[in-house]
Amino acid sequence: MTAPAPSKLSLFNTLTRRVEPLAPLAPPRVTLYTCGPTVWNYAHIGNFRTFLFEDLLRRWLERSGYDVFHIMNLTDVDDRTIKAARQAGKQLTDHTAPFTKAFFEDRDYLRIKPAHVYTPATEYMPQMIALVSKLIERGVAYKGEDGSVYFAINKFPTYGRLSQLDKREIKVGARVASDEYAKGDPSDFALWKKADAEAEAVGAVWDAPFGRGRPGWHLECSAMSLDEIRKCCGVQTLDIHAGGIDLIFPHHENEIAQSEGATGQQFSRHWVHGEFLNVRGTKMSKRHGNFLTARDLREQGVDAAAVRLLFFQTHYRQPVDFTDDALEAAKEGVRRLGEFHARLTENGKRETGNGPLGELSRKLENDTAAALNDDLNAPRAVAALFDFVRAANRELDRPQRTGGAAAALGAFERVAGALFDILPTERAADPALERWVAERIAARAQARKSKDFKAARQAGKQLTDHTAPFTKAFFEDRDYLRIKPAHVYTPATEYMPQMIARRAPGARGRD
RNA sequence: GGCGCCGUAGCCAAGUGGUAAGGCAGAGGUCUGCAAAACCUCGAUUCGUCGGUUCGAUUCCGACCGGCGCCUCCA
Repeated sequence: MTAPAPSKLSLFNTLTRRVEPLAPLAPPRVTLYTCGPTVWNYAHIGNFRTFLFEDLLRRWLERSGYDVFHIMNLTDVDDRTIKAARQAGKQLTDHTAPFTKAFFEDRDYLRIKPAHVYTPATEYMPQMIALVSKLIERGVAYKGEDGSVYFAINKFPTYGRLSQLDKREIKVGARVASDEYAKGDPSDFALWKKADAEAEAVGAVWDAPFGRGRPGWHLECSAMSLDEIRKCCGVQTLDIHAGGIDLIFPHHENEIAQSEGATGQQFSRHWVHGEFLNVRGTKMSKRHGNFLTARDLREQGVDAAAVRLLFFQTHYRQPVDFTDDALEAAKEGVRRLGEFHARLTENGKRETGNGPLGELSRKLENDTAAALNDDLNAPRAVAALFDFVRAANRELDRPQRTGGAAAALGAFERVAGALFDILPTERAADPALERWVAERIAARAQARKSKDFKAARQAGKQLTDHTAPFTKAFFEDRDYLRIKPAHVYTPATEYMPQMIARRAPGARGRD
C-alpha cells in the first residue's frame, strides 16, 4: 500500500479518452487543481459527489507516495453570484462570504480534506487582468464592439480538442447569445465583460487597462491555477485538473485556450471528470429543484460515513441515482463496519503476531491498491473491504484463535479509516442536552433534600413532560388487555443515582 | 440535429472474449437464557431487444427500444 512513487495509478484522461498511467511532470510532486463551488448559494450533494471523488483521488495519491499540492477555486464572481447578490440587495462579497463559510462547514462534515490553497476569484484580480493583457498582447484576444474582451478561437488551432468539438455540429436553432454581433466568431467567448448596471450595483467591477468590467467565468481558473503553481513549483503545467463532467465544455475547453494561449505550454497533463448525481434518473440541480444539500443530511442526523460509502460504491465515471433506499443501505453498511471495527479493536489489544488474519490484511491492502490504481475503482476496493470483513469475522468466530488481530486492525483502519473514511462517527453526546438533564436531576434531588416537594415535582415534571402521557396511556392499555399490574414500575428518571453508580467504565451494549 | 453516457438479481452496483464481485433487503440454519451482533447456506442458466463476427459474447460490431447528459457561464 505504501507504493513508492511513481505508482502504477492509471486514470481515464478526457483529453485522450483513454485510461492512461498518471505521469506527473516532476514526481513525486503532483499538482492537482479541482474546480470548486460557485458560492451563490449552498452547494448540493451532487456538487459534493464530485468533491468526494476528488477527495478520494487526493488521498490515494498521497497514500501512493505522491507529494500533492491541491488547489481549489471558489467562484465568487460570475452571473449567478451577481444576480443573487442583487436579489438579496447586498454587495457581492457580503452575499458570498456566508456561503463560502457554509461550504467549508459542509466540507468538514463530509470529511473532505481541505485543499492546500483555496482561491476566491475576487482575490486574484491582478492575475486575471494580467492574463487578459497577455492574451491581447499575443493577438489571441480582442476587444469586441460591445467593449468586452473576447478570446479568438480561430487563433488557437487546437481549440475543441478536449470536448471533441470538431466532431460536433451546432444545433439548428440553438440560442444565439445577445453579444453575438459584437464578436468576430460566434463561438468566441468572453474573457472580460464590460461593466453593466447590475454588476456596478453590487460592486462586481474592477478597473483594467482594457476597460472597467469583470472577469468571464473561465478566466479565474486559468489565472489562479497558473499563479499558484508558478509560486509553489515554478511550472505552468498542472498534473491533474479535475471537475464535473459538465465542465468539459465549455469551461475546461476555454481554460485550455486561455492558459495555453498565454503560456504556450500544455495547461494540464491529465483531465479527470466525475459523473453526475441523479435523482430518479435526472441530474440533481438547483434548476430542477431536486436537490439536497449537505446540511440537509447533517440536520437529518445522517452520518457522513454513509454518504461517503454510498458514493464510493459507484465508480466516479458512472452516474449514481440518489435514493432513500440507497442511503439506508449505506447506513447499514457503515454500521456493520463499525461493529467490526469495535470487535477488531478489542482483539487487537492483545493479539500481535501473524496468522490467517495477517494474510487477510495483506490481501486487503493489495486488492485495494489494485482496484484504485485501475482508474480509481472504488467500488471494487469497497468490495474487497467487505470481503475482508466477512473473512476476518469468520476467523474471529473460531474458538481456537491464531492471532494477527493487531495487524488486521492496522490494515482495516488504513483502508476504511484513513483512506475511505467511512467508519461511523462516534456519536458525541450533546453537551447542552446532557447539561439540561443533569441540572434538572440535581435540582430535584436538592429540593427533595430540603423537603420542598413542590419544587421537586416541578423539576421532575420538566424531565417527563413528554413521556408522562405515554406512561399513562401504557397503563390504560395494560388494563384494557387485563394484564396484571407489576408490583413495581420503575421509571428510569427515578433511578439516576443507581444508574450512575452502576455504570461500569467502558460498558457497551444496547438498551 | 451533433457529441457523449447508460440499461447486469427486489433495490444499489463491479466486471470480463471462456461462462456473472460486493453492499442492502429477503428466506433457512449455527451460536445465544431470549434477543442483538457475527458466521454458514439459498437467489440472475443469465447481463434491454434482435441480428452479426467467433469454437465461444454479458463483454466486439450493427440495428432497434428505453433512460440520461452536454451543445457558451451547470459539479
